[in-house]
Amino acid sequence: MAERSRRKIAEATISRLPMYLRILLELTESGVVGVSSEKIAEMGGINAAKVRKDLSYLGSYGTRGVGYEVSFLIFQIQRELGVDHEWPVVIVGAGNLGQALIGSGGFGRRSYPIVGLVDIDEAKVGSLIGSLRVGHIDELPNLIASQQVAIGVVAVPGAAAQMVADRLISAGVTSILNFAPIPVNVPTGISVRQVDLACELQILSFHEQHKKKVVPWPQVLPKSVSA
Amino acid sequence: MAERSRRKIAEATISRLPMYLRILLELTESGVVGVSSEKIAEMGGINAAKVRKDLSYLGSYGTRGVGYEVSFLIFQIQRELGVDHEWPVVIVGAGNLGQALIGSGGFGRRSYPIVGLVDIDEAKVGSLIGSLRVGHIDELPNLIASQQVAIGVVAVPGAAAQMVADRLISAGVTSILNFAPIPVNVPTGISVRQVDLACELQILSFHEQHKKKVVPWPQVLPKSVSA
DNA sequence: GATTGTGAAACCATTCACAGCC
DNA sequence: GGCTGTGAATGGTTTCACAATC
Repeated sequence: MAERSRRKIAEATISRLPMYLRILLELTESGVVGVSSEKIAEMGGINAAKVRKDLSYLGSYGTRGVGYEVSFLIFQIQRELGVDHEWPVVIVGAGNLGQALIGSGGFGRRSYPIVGLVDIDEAKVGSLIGSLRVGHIDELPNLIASQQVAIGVVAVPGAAAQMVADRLISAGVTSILNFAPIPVNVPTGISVRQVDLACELQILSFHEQHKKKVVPWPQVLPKSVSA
Repeated sequence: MAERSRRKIAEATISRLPMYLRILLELTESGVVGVSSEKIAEMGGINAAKVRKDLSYLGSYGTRGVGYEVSFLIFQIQRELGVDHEWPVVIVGAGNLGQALIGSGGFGRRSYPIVGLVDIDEAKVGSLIGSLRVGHIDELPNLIASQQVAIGVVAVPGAAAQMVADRLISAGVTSILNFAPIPVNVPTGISVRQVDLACELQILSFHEQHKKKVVPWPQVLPKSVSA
């Protein structure tokens, strides 16, 4: 039944949707058409009941006795995550990290086309990285307005992070993904996700030390706000 | 009192320890000596009661009416995370991502010295990245044995990830941090953390779409196992 | 007066177990 | 027979609220 499904998807479920999506995309690339909750659970390292509960929040899209249709699930999850249309992204910082993000190809392939790459270093401006021309940071307002960019990625050294975030916000982005090691402050209404690459290492060394099955999910600054 | 403290720290708490550590290190660099749970909560975007409960798991290290001593807390958290000694790390893949990880400086400064960087590409072997010489992937067994490396970082394209993980494991590492977009399979006893850089973007676009204060922590493959 | 530490209450997430359906 | 969907049971986490302490 589940009409216009109860807009009450558990937060924990939402945080797992990207994982399901990754798994399903992988399956589809291998030509798999149908899948059971058991299989998804195994690939994700979690338990099948959880998978079924999670997916049931999206609606009753499985077939009892059979399983789920991969492509349909992909569509539903993408819609829920807002990935049924593209979210153009601007990256600030054309150093190794910026280049790695572009080179990984993971963004564009997943509906996050990188429509701009800017740097403050005049020497880099104008050069090509992949098929992208490096722009100057002063071009941000134009870029963001003309391409309807909502999300900015900060890939600069810590010292410059706050300045870059400020410029992104005044140019109009409303979400920021920050790879710099220093968290940035933002006004109410803007959401930030702080990515801490070393944080994962800390959890791993905890695991090494205690030699226990203690591998919880990582924390992340939930510094965001309602409209 | 909390003698040899109850080894029963909640998993959710453990996952937040890296965040507290980052905040405290930042404070200490600004010359701050004492801090209240309120201040930490504000910097972390969470609530003060949670901070106090979390920190109380480590022992009663605060002073009522005053607050916490930053440096002492840092010491205790580092000990709990196993960061009171160094965890040498090997990075496989000298591409942009490998270089970005080295260049960020975040690893070494936080007790994760990068003691080796290897690649399969003969053309890269021998070149210098920062102060590190790129070695050949065949040197892994030596490197890992001689430097007591427990953690390996996979920073290669997806197609090579499984092969690299296998070689790391047979060379002796027991934890793997995987930046490749494809999850890797590992035998029982080895723990893996899958890092998905695009996952954060997905959560951000969810936020953009629903314009709600829904910013949960990200999921991560908890594919790990007891000894 | 300020702030911690912590039971108890409220809340949320996971797991169980089985009815319902193919 | 096999697998989903879900209410009910369980277990874990967050928040409240206040006594204890400086």
